[in-house]
Amino acid sequence: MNRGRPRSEEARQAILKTALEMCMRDGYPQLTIKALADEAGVGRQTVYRWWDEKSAIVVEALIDLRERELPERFQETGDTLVDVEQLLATTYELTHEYTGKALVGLMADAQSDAGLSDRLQETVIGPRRDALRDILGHGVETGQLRENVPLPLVVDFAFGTMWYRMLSRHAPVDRELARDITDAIAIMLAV
Amino acid sequence: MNRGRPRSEEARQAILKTALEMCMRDGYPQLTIKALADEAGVGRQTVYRWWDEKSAIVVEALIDLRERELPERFQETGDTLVDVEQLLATTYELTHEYTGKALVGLMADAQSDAGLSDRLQETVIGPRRDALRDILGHGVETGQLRENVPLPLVVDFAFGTMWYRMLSRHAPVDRELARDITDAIAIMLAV
Amino acid sequence: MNRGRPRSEEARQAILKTALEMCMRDGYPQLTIKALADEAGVGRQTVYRWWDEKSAIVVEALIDLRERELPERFQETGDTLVDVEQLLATTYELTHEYTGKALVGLMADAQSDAGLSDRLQETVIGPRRDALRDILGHGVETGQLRENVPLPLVVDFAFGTMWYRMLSRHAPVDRELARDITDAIAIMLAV
Amino acid sequence: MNRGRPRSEEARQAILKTALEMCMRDGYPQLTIKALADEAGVGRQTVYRWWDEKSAIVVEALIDLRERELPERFQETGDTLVDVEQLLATTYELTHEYTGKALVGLMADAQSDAGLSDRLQETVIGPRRDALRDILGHGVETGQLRENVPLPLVVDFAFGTMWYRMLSRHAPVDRELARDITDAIAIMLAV
DNA sequence: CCGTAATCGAGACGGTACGTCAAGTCTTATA
DNA sequence: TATAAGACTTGACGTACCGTCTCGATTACGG
Repeated sequence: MNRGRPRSEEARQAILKTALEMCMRDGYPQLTIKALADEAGVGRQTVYRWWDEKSAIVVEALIDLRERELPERFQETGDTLVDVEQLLATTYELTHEYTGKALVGLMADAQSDAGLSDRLQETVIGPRRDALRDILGHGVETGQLRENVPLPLVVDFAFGTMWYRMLSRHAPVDRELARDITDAIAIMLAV
Repeated sequence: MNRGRPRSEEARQAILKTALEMCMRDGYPQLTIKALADEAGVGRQTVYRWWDEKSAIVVEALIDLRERELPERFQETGDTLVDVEQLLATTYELTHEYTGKALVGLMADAQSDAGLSDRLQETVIGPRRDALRDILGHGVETGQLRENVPLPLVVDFAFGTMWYRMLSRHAPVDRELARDITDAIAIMLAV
Repeated sequence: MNRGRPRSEEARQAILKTALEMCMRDGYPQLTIKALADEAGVGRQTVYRWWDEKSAIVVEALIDLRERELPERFQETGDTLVDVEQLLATTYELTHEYTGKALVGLMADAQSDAGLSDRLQETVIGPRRDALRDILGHGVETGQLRENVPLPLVVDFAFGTMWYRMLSRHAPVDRELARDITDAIAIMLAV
Repeated sequence: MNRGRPRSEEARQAILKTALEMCMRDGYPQLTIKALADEAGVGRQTVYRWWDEKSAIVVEALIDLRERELPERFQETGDTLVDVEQLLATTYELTHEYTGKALVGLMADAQSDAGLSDRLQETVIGPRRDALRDILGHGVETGQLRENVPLPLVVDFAFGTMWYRMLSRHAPVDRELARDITDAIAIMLAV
C-alpha cells in the first residue's frame, strides 16, 4: 500500500517553473542542478529523486507549458492556408519567446544521447510535424492543395527555417516569417 | 626586437586536429580542455595561451578544415541547378560527416554568447549563405531562374532543412536530400 | 533548524594525522593540499571547506597532538629545578621528534602572515613561555631562586637555544641540552 | 681559450640586489624566480644558468651584503664586554633590518635540504659563532672572564635569543637586547 | 492516535574540470 | 657564448558543480 510522505506537488512545480525561467534568463548550459535547487528553494536530493538528468526536467517543463499554452492559442478553421499560418505563427512565437534556448540546449544534448533524442522526437518534434502535416494532408484531400508534392519536405521547410534562424540568428522568427513561409507553400502547392 | 621562442605550429595543429576528432567521436560537450590537452600531448597552458574558450578552438579547426576540403571538392559549372545541387551535396556531406556535432555544439553555446554568435555568422553561416545566394543570383541574371522570388527564403529552405534534420534526426542529410531540395528549388524558381 | 549532514570526524582526524605525518616525512613546504587530500583519502574540497590555508591545518594538528601528549608526559613536583628540567626535556623531545619541521615551516610562513603569527603566539609560543615562567616565578616566590633577575630573558635563553639549534642544526636538541640549560639557569638564579 | 660573450656583471648585480629587496618587501616565499627575473629586467634563463635554486641566489646576496657592511660597522677594541656588545648590536641590527626574512626563509628551506643546511652553516651561522666565540675566548685568556664555563652554550644564548625573537616576534631584536644579553653574560662569566 | 515509512530542506562527502600561476626547459634573434 | 624574450610541459592552486550520503523534521497511512 501507499506509505510514507507523498511527493510534494509544490516542489515539483517550483522546480519546473524555475528550470524554464533559468533557461530563458541564463541559457540552458548555465542551468545547473545546484543553482536550480537553490533558486527553487528545494533540496538537491529532491531533484535527483524524481529526474535522472537536467534534460528530463526541461523536457517535462516544456510539455507542461505546451499543454497549458497551445490549446488556448490555436483553433483550426478548415481553411488550409489560414490554419497553416496560424499554426506556424503560434509555434514560432511560443518557441522563440519561451522555449527557444531550452530547446536548442536539449537538441545539442541529444546529439550524444540517443534516449533523449527519441524522447524529444516523441514529445516535441513529432507532434509538431504531425500537426502541420495533418493540416496539409487535409488540404490535399479537400482539393485546396495539389497532390504529388512531398509533404515531409514542405514540413522541413517550415520548421527547418525556424530552427535555422533560431540557431544562427541571421533573421527573425516572427509572425512575418509565418506569412512568408505560408505564401511560399501556397505557391508550391497551388492547385 | 627580441621575439622569444616562436609559437609551435606542431602544437597548434595537434590541438586543432584532436579537437575535431574528439568532437566527432565523443560529442562537443564531452570535449574538455583537459582531455583535449592530454590527448593532443600538449600542456593545458598552451591551449589557454592561444584560445579563450573551447568554442574558439573548434571554430578555428572548422575554418582550417574548410580551407583544406572545400576547394578541392567544389567547382562551379555555370549551370545553376547543377551548381546548386553540387554545393548542397558537398555542404551536406562535409557537415554531416565531419563537422555536424561540432557545429551543433557551437550553435548551442552561441545561444548565450553573442561574440561567438557573431563569429559563427562571419566564418561559417554567412559564407555558406553567400555562396548559395551568389549561384542563385547568377541564375536569375542569366535567365535560368525567374525573378521576383525572395532568395533569402530559398537559402533558408536549403540550409534550414539541413540543420533541422541534423538536430532532430528525423530524416537523413545526404546526397538525396540535396537532389530533392534542388528539385523543389527548380519548381519554385522555374522561369 | 535542519542542519544537514554533520561534519565527518573521521575525515577531520585523517587530515590532521596525515598532515603531521607528511610534515615529518617530507617537510612542511612539500606538504601540498592536493597531496594531503590524496593521502588522507579525502576530497580536496573537504579540506578547503574547513581550513583557509595549510598553516591552519598544521596549527590545529599541533594543538590536538599537544592536548594528547603533554599531560601524560609532564607532572610538576614543586622542586623548581626538577620541574624546569622536566619541562624542557619534554618540550625538546616532543618538538624535536614530532613537530620540529612543522613548527619551523609555520614560523617561516608567519614571517609574512601577521594573522598566523598571532595565532602561533596564542597557541604555541605563549603557552610554552607561560608554563616555564610560572615554574620560575614559583621558584622565586618560594625562595628557591633569587629575585631581581629578568625572567623573560631566562625563558628566551631556554627556548631560544632550542629554536636556534633546530634551525641551524649545529648541535642537538635533546635531554642533555635540557640538563645543561637547567644547570646554567641554576647558576644565574642561585640564591 | 675564452670564447663568446662574457657573463654580464650588470645582470648578476641586478639579480642579487633585487632578490634581497623582494625578500625584505614581500617575504622569502613570495620571491619567485619569475618575479625576480621580471623585476630585475633579466631573462629567466640567465638566472637558471648561474644558480641552481633560489636559495643559492639569496645566500650569495647575503654574503655580498655582509662583505660590504660588516667591516665598516665593527672594529674590535680588546675590551671583551665592549666587543661582545658591539658585535651583538651590529649583528642584531643587520639581521633584523636587512636580512631577517631572507634568513628565516633559508633556514626553513634548509630543513629539507642538507646541502643548503651545510652551506648556511659555513657561510652564515658558523662565522658568526666563531666571531663571538673568539672574543669570549680571548676574554678568558686575558683573564677578563672566568674559565670553566661552556662557551658554546653562551653563544647559543646570544644568537638563540635573536632567532627566537625574530621567529616568534614576542619581543624586539635591538640594541637594548644586545646590552641585556651582554649584562647576563657578564654575570655568568664574572671572574 | 501511534508507529512506520517515504518525503522534505540542508549541507557535507569524494570526485573532476575549471582557469591561473609558477616551475624549470627550450628556442629564437641580438649582442 | 651570453642575453632578453617568450613559448613549452608540468603540476598545484582555489573554485564550482557533480551525484551521493546523512542528518532532523515533516507528513501521510495502517494497525
